[in-house]
Amino acid sequence: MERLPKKERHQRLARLIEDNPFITDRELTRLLKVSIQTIRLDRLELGIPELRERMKLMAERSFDAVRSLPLHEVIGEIVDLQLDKSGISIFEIREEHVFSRTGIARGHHLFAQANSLAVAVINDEVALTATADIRFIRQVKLGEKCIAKAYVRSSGKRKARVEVFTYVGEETVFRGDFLIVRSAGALQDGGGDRLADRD
Amino acid sequence: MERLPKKERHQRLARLIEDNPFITDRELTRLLKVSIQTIRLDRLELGIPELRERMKLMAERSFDAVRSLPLHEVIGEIVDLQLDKSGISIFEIREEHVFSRTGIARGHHLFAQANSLAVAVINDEVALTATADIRFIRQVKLGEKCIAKAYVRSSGKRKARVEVFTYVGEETVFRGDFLIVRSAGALQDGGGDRLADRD
DNA sequence: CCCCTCTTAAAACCAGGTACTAAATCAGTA
DNA sequence: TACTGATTTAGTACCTGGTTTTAAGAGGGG
Repeated sequence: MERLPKKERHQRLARLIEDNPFITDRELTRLLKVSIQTIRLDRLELGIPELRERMKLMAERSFDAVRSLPLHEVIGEIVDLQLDKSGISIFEIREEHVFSRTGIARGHHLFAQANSLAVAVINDEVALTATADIRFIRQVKLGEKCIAKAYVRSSGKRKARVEVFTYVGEETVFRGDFLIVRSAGALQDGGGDRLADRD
Repeated sequence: MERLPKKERHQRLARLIEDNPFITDRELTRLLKVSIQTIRLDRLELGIPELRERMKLMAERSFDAVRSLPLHEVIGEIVDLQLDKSGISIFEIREEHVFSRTGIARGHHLFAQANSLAVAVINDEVALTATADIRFIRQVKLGEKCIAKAYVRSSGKRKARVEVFTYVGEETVFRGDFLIVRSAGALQDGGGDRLADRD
């Protein structure tokens, strides 16, 4: 019954909406014991969009995530590819790739980009990663664009050694040394990315 | 201009909505050259809900997905953890982790499980991966349950070396050697997983 | 010709809002 | 005490993107 101070109400409101984005203003009036106009003023002040807008944003995010996941097969966009020689791919660090608290990209995304590229650059129907030696040189933050460059250092019948360097601007942020195995028969792998599997 | 037969229109309608769920009935009238009433009858017949309902469903799905993904931060379920000593996590290979054509798990998921565990086992507020040396020993297929075991081999003030072995049943499928850096200040990392970031 | 399906139209209504105007309430202070 | 300004509540008009219902043409087929 006792009215909360405005600030506290704002906090509660934000919290309530955050952990149930599907709540209507009308339901919020019941929980916060203020009029619907107050709720709406509060949302306005806090920059919280209306229910439908919230749902739309969520839907769009998940839709984009699904759509942008033919990347699911090859992580990062390959912009240049000279089979058995070299390749370049670009990968932008987005919300879903970072720790929410720190904004630092999770390591396996950088690994995934490099790994995908290393496999893609090998000119064979089935190519899988056998071993990898990797180094995270500096942390990568939300919004940064990672450019990975792969160079095939040696290329035998069965195996190829691929070096990958990932840059953000001028800085090297990641370095990886991959041993890629060609040919479908003699898999010794836990699942490298396959060029042939891209969409 | 020429009107399509009803069946064909239905197919087109379903297709259009499928690959742009955010389309309104009004926009559909333009694309299909029929009245808005016809569009609505069609949706009714096909059991396609209205725009808002579609968005809501998508939003709910993604919300559920996010909620059920504290896994998002640590890949695999940690079933045992002795800080600075050892840890065990379980990760089941599902549809979304494999190449659709071959059913072989993509390497970065195995890497992610091992990396997450390696970081989690380090008893520090902020721990990030500096380097990793990994080996995919055999491919892992859809449905297989990967059990990763991490052992802290040496643990200094700044750095810790963690070895991770991943098994499917009795077989070793993956092996990784991680150098994990403690403490927030001296990051030299591209983003390892952080224990503190788990939900 | 009537009947039937398909299509279009029009009107009433709804949820969940926005935008705007205005009044009531409360706190502090000159 | 009265004035001032922020806060809260109320009310109205309007919007989108629909649903429901009721009705009426259009175009065949028997």
